[in-house]
Parts: sequence; structure tokens; C-alpha cells
Amino acid sequence: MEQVRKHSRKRDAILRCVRSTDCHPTADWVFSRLKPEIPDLSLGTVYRNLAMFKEEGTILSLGVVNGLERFDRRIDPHSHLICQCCSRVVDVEAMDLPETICQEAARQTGGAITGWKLQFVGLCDKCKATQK
Amino acid sequence: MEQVRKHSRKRDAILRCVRSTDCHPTADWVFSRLKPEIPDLSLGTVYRNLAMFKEEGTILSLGVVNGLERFDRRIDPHSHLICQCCSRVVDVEAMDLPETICQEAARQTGGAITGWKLQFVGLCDKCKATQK
DNA sequence: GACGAAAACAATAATCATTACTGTTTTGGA
DNA sequence: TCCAAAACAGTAATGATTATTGTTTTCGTC
Repeated sequence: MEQVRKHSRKRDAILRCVRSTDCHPTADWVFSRLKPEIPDLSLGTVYRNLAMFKEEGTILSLGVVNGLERFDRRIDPHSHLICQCCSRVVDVEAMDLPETICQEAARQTGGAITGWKLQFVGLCDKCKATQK
Repeated sequence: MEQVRKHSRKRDAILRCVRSTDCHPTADWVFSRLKPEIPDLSLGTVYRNLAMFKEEGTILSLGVVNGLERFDRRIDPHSHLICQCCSRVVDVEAMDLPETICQEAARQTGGAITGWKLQFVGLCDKCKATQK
């Protein structure tokens, strides 16, 4: 009896929107992009659904960059380059790290390591070209 | 003639407070801790001075954890374990990563890499013990 | 030791991203 | 088509952070 709906026109559009770009959008970016096409879309709906997708693992959040939460359509392991000039977030394919690093971190802290995140800081290709 | 002061009673207390702990405090934590000892301290002063210290490189921010910016008295290269249970942030000593990783990230993105951040996610020692 | 301009401050208001609430609309199985 | 649950728009509320304004502290100078 208990129905848990997984789809609605707007929810689908929001997911499609996130999946349409590799720019690691913010909630507001998604909203602005969909608004012309769905005039009665509400920013709250975007926030709510992004939180939902994130919760269920359909998308990921890569954290807060410059005060704004950034979402990622990719859920496979990989890293990011965060441009300190334009705040662009660029994907970097997963790279092998020494297997011992997590063991070492666990040993040092006495805790349990379930994952890790490697993030690069620098300039994206465009800003690098400009700064030259 | 132009004086740029680097010290004041409150500023010093704020820095001393951050340096007194390895808990990677938030602005509010610092405020709450100093308030009893300095009753006329203002939260805005804590924010302003933390931003100043961060700006000049006296302390670091390790980013936003659970919506709160966390500061770090350590400015030497090292990593952190972020407890997904209690949000505690625990230091992990810097570990050698393959020298090629930054080159590889630069190659993939076409950008310039100036630094990287490795963050562990899991349980701190206390939460690990509790969860058992 | 007092003086004064610049810096630092408290108190408060303003911002801004995000979340919660309320009443309405949409959805999809019966 | 009907209807209860879910989703939604619109709006208010929240909470961390930042800016503003008028007052106080600081510290080099006299």
C-alpha cells in the first residue's frame, strides 16, 4: 500500500540536468538552467531533490567550494581539480595510491577508514592560459 | 607613519586559543571558549581575526565540515580523518604520494597544480570503539 | 605620563545559502 | 474517475558568516 514514488516530471528534469553537465553544478545553477523550460519550478524543489538524490546515492556532493555545495553526476571514484582562480571543478581520473596509506591513517588515528578524497588545487586549463 | 598593528589583547587570545587545541575548532568554539575569560568578546571579532590569521597564513582552514568552517593550528603539510559519526577531525601525518600524481593531474586537466589535499573519511578511535 | 590618529572592537544589522512550513497540485494505483 | 500519498510552489525561518557604525584600545610621539 505504502507508495514511495521515485519519479515526477520535475524530479526527473533535475536529475537529467545534473547528468547533462560535468561542471559540478550548484543548486542554484540547476535552478537557473531549468527555470526557462519549467517556469513554475521552485528553488526549494531543486534543493530538496538534490538532497534526495544525494541521500540515495544517485549523485554525489563533492563538498562546499567557496561557500556553495557542488554536486557531481559521477559516483565512481575519482578526484577533482579546483581552480583557485575561477572556482571551476574539473574531474581527474582515479589514480592508484599506495595501498598502505589507509592502513597507516588507521594506525595513526586508531580509527577506521572507510574512504578518502584526494583534491587538487591550482589553475584550470583556461585560467592557466589566461595567467600566462 | 602607516601603522599596521599585529597585536591586541583579544587577537592574541584568539590565536592562543586556536593554538591550544588540536580539535580543529570552529569560530563559535573559539568564541565560547574565550567568552568566560573575556566577557566583552564579540563573535564578529572572532570571525574577523580568524579570517585575518588565515589570510596571512598564520593558521589554516581545512574547509567546511557539516556546514561549519574548521580551522587548523598546523600549517605544515598533513591530512585529516573526518569522523562521519561525531564530525571530529583528527590529524594524520603527511604521507608520501607518488610524485607522478600531480603531473598526471596536470596532464589530464591541462591546468597547473599548486597543491593537493588528502582527506580520510571514517570513524575516529572513540566512535570506532563505541560502534563495536 | 598624557595626546591623538589609526586600528580594533562590540553591538547590531545585513547577507546569503539552505531548510522548514503550509496550503495547493500532481501522481498513479484502485 | 477517484483518492490518498507524494510532490510541489511560495514563502518564512534558520544559521553561519560578513558588513556597518559608533566607541574603545593601542602605541608611537611628545
